[in-house]
Amino acid sequence: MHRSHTCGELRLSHAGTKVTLAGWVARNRKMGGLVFVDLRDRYGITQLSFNEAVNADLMAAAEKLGREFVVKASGTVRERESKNSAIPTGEIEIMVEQLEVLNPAKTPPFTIEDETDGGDELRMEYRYLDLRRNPVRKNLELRHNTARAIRNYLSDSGFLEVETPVLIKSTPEGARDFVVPSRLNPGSWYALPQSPQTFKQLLMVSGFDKYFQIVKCFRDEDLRADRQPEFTQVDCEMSFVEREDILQTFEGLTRKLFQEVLQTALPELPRMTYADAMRLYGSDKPDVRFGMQFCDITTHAKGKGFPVFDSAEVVIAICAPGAASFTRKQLDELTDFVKRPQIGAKGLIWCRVEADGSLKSSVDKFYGPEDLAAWQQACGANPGDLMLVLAGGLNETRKQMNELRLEMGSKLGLRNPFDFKPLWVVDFPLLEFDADSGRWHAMHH
RNA sequence: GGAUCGGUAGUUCAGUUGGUUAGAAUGCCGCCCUGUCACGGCGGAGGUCGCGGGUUCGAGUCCCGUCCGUUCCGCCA
Repeated sequence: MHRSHTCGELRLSHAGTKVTLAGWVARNRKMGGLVFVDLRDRYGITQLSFNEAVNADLMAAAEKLGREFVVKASGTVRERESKNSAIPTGEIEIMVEQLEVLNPAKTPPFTIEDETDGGDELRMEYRYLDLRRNPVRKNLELRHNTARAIRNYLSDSGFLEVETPVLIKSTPEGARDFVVPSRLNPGSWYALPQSPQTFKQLLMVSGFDKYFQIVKCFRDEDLRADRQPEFTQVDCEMSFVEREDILQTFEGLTRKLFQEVLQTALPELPRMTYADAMRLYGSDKPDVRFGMQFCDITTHAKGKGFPVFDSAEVVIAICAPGAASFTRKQLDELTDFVKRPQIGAKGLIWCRVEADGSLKSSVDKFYGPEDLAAWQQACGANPGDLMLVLAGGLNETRKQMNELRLEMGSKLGLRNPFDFKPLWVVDFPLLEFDADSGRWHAMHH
């Protein structure tokens, strides 16, 4: 072995021990007759120490170590004169007696730090450098821990893990297939699976009543920020079960995963019908970490002579707590937000509940105090709150208000990524109407 | 396929109405520094402003084209 310990494990209790470490030079600090080198590996950082008064040649060699040099250092663990409480190895350092450069390195094009200065493209070009960064390493560890927890849970629950073929015959699933030319049959192609759907059905028919697989899927469609042509999914199937069995099995998996991987105890998952999700949040995957549920104020808004509302199928409001302080500029920005082509609203109506309880709206011309009070009551708005109103066709308005609600949630800091509130959305319809083709299609879920 | 924003030092970015020698931070190099840990101090090097064409006395800046990338739509679920 080239090393006796990793760069993450030495502590004060090792003081006096002769050790050999190997790793990458993260940083090199010279201070007069002293040189400190931070040596990094997957497990952590350990400080190497050199002293001109002890060994001038060795210090001169250490001084020349550049970032990302791969080195092997032997020496004695000792207590630091000034300690660093920020890292686990901060109480000790290695007084180096032997130093070997295993491989020098060119200066990296970006910094190997948690907050790197490199852009995406550059980091991908030098992937082997990017992979040395803590956040990237932690992502891989997260995947590993997740996959292991899934395997353990499903295996313990009687599921059989089965690998299925990757070079397969094309099956119609909607997306474009990735294809691989066949050498033995010129002019013919294999397809890569969009999902192991047909194989899992084969397994069910064959009596493998509980199957799972952590499997790559391939879909030859254009990318999005959160969508790649190649991705991994947990594929799973059960025979002779009904809905409650499936909910129990995967609720158990979800809670186990959060507990084991993130040390987060989830309560029993709440359930919401698809109809409620669409009515209250305008989305089949509602973010329930914050309120601002939709309020249907159609009956209060129509028939007062405001053409936009009078001609609308539905008038929906949300109440943003504490947002009455939004400036005119901020309200204009929200209007621009909902009018973007991706969202497609025609405009945005707002109504403030002032601190003294009076109401001020962008449609005061059409709605008197008692009309707006009806809105306020329907929304449960309190002084200091801001009501935002969209109107139009039912489906479009829900979709637009969903976007606005999420935007407001973000603006008000109500969407902490480490706040987890999963839920079941149940009772999905089997079919949905597609306006473009004028036909009913299977739901895409 | 469409729309959008971007491309300036190794890197991340700024660059005003078109006007002298294109700046900052960080990184890099040199010198100083015996307890640093984002060490510090002083100095230095580093640019075909993506590419091609045009307008102009003059283009990083305006126009056209093109390449590369971002985000969104289409697409996918």
